Amino acid sequence: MRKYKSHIARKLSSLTGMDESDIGSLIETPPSDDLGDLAFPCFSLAKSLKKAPAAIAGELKGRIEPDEFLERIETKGPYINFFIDKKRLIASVIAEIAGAEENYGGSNEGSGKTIVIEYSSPNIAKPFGIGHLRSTVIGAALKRIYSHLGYSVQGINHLGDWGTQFGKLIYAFKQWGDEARLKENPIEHLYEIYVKIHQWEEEDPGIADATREEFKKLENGDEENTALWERFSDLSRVEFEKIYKMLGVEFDSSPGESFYVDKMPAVEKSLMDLSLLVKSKDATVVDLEKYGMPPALIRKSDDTSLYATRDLAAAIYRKNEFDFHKMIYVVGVAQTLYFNQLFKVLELMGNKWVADCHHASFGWIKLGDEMMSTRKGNIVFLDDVIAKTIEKTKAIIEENSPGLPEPEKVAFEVGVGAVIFADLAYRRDTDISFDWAKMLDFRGYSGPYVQYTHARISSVLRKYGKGVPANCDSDLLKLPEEFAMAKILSRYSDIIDKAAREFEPFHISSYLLELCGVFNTYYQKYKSAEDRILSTDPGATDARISLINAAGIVLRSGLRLLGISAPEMM
RNA sequence: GCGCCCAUAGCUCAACUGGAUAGAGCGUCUGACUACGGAUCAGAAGGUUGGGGGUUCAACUCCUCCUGGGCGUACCA
Repeated sequence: MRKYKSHIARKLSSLTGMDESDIGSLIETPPSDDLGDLAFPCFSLAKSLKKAPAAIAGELKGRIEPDEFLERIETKGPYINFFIDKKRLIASVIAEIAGAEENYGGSNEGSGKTIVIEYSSPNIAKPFGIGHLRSTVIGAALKRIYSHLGYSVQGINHLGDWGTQFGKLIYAFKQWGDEARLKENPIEHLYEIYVKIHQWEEEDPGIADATREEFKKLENGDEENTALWERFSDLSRVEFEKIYKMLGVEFDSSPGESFYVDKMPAVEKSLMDLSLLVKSKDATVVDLEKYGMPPALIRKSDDTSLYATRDLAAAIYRKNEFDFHKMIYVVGVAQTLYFNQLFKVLELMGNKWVADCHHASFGWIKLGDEMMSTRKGNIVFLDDVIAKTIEKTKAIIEENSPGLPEPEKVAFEVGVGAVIFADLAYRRDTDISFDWAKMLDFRGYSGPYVQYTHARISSVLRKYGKGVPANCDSDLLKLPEEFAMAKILSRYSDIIDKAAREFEPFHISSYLLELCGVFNTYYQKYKSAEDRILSTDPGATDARISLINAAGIVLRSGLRLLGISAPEMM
C-alpha cells in the first residue's frame, strides 16, 4: 500500500509543488470502500491557492490520468479519491508474500543498529502477578518486531534484586525463615515473611531502622547477608524461568539491579565532578527544581543507594556496551515522573543519547474497580490464569475436535495464546479490566479467534491436496472480499512499522482481527460450487488458494511477532 | 496543595494523531450447520463522545473552566 501512496504523492507533488512527504502524510483511507482506496483532502491547498477545496479537487482530478497503478480517480467534495488497479494489487501482493514467506512485512531498516529493551523486571521474592505480564509480553513482542525490521535487539530483564526491600527480607528471614518452606516454594515463603515484616514496621518504627541496617550491611558486603541474598535471588530466578519458558519469552541477559552496584561509584563521581550533587536533608540529591521536578535521590541519608543510582549506572553501561540506537523501558505508567527525572539527570551529565531513551509506559490491570497491586494483595496469579485457559481449551477440544492429534500441546498453545493476546489487544496506556468471564471467552475477538482462523485456512489448504500453486491467474479473483483481503495484506508492513515506531504491539493484534474478519466473512458468505474457495473452476481455485495461503502466512507471522503460536489444527 | 493521565453504545475497547455517515467484540433480539472446521457468519436495536465555553473550512481529537475517577508528588521500586 505504501507504494501506491508514494505514487500518488509523487504525482500530486509535481502538480502542486507541495513536498512529497507532506502529501504522503495527508493521504488517508476513505471511510468506505465505494468511495475509493486512498484519498487526498484538498483543504491544506485552499489557503495558498486561494480557492475552494472542492474546486481544487476538481481541477487536480482533471490533470491526473489513470495509469497502471490507478484504475480511476474521482472527486467527492474536497476529496480526490483514488481507485487502485485491483488486478495489479492482488497479483503483486500474492507474489510478494509467496516470495518473502515468513519475512514478509520485514525490512532491513535496522541493519547495523541495536535496540535495547528493558522489560518484565519482576522483583525477587515477590509473586509474578498478572500485572507483570504486561511488561513481559509487550517487551517480548517489541523485541520480535524490531528483529523483524532487521535490528539487533538486546532484551534485558532488569530484575529487582537490590534495594531497601532486601534489608527487610533478610531481617524477616532471620526472624521467621523456614528452610524447608524456602526450598519447597521460595517465592511464596519469601513473600509471606515480607508482608509480615511490612506490617510489623508499621506498628513499630524501630524495626524499620533494623531492616535498613541489614541492607546497609548487604551493600557493604557483609558475608552472611550476601549469602542469604544470593540464595533468595537464585531461587526466585528459577521460579521466574519456569514462567518465561511457559510464555516463550526470552532475554539476552538478566543482570538485575545488583549487577550495577559496582558501577555506581563512577557515576557518582562524574555527578560530583559536574557539581550536580547536593546535600539535602542528609541525603544526596540532584536538584531538578529548575525543571519543575522534585529532586532525584542518589544516596539516602543512611548512605545506601537507590534505584536511581543503579538506573543511571545501567543506562551508561548499556550505552557503552551496546551503543544502542534506541533504548526502550517497558515499565508501568506510575513511574513516568521517575523516568523524566532519570532522563533529565542523564542529560545534565552531558549524555546527548538520552534523546534515544524512551519510557514505553503501560496502564494498570484493574480488578473490579481497584488497581491490582501486590501491596493491596488483590492480585491474580499468572499460573492460575494460564491453568484455567488451558483447562477451558481442553474442554472445547473434547467437545468440538475429538481425535485431534496432540491435544495437550494444542490446549497449551491456545490457552497461553489467549492470555497473551488479551494483554496485547489494548493500547499500552489503557488500564485493562481483568475479568474471568472475558478471559475465558474464546468467541469473538480473542487470541483463539485468530488461531482458529489460521487453523481454518490450514484446513482448506490441506483439503486442496496439492502444494500451493507456484503460479496462478489472479485476474480470476473478482469477489469484493478477495480484493479487500489483498488490500489488508498489502498494509502489513505499514502496521509493523507503526507498531515499532509507537512501541505498540496492539496495532498488530488489531490488524490481525481485521484480517480474520474479512477472511471469515469471505469463507462463510460464498457457498456455491463456483464461488467457494475449493470450487468447480480449477483456475479460480488455484488463485483463491494462493490468496488464502498469503493470508495464512500473514496470520502466522503476526501471531509469532506477538509471541503466540499458530497451530494447524485445534 | 501541585503535576500528569483518563471519561466514547448496557459492558470491554477502537477511531489512521484535526478530516467524509464515531466503529468492533461481549450482552440483548432475529437468522445460517447432511460444513472448504459453528472457537464461525449475517441482520436488528443501542450515541448530544462526562458538562459548559472557545479556536477553524472541519473537533472524540487542540485551548479553557467545571464535575467525577486514577496515578505521582525525597530517602520504596
